[in-house]
Amino acid sequence: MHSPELLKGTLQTIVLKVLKDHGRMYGYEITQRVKELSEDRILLTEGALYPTLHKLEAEGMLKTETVMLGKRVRKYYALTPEGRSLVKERVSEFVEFIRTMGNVLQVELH
Amino acid sequence: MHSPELLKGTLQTIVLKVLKDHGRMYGYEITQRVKELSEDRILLTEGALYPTLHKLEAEGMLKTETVMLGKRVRKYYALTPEGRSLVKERVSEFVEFIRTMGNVLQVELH
DNA sequence: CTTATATGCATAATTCACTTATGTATTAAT
DNA sequence: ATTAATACATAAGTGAATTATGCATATAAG
Repeated sequence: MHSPELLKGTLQTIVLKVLKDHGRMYGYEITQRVKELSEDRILLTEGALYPTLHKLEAEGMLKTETVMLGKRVRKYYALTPEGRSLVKERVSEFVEFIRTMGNVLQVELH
Repeated sequence: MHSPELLKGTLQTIVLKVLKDHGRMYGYEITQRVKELSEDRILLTEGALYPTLHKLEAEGMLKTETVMLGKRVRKYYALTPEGRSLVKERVSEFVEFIRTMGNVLQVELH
């Protein structure tokens, strides 16, 4: 990603929305999905992703299910009803932010 | 502003673009212009604005002119040629970021 | 066959752009 | 007279991120 500064504050929004669109997912899968959707421009780091997932779980926005794959562990995350509300909030907040920035920067976005 | 986290990394872009569109401006004037353009949603704090202006000046992106208004000081900032290049870069970087986020979040931005 | 890469989770240490707090000073309004 | 607005500046503190580290299995390459 060119300018990682811009990404700040968007991590929760990204994780929540991807989970909403894709259903249950595990951490590594989320990083790969975001990489794919962003055409390699957004590479989530583990140091940011896992603490965010844990925090959202602690707040009751996500529920987890741990699955053993042979000897490997995989932890699936899915939205709770409260999480589903939060996604809507976060996404519209982001859209609102973009609209405001469009006005300030006087640029057409699409 | 609702979520100040999203604003991170946009300060330089905002300052540079507003200066490009308006010509020479002083610090306080920039805060007021941004407040106006954003309909009170983006309120630049002095603790962030002045260090940013100083940094951009030190990097040769801005040139200054200090004017005395009776006993008051006013410091005008204007883009240098290098600053003019930087604005284009920063703005297209932001537009690119928005496009990417639109793909990841699967939202239409106007 | 052993080495690198990919998969998979987790957390501690560090960074750095920002907010908050503080300071100085003039002018206009109530 | 006191408050709010104008106008600049910088130091201290915060917090979400990056970087670094650790553990462990699976697979491809050489």
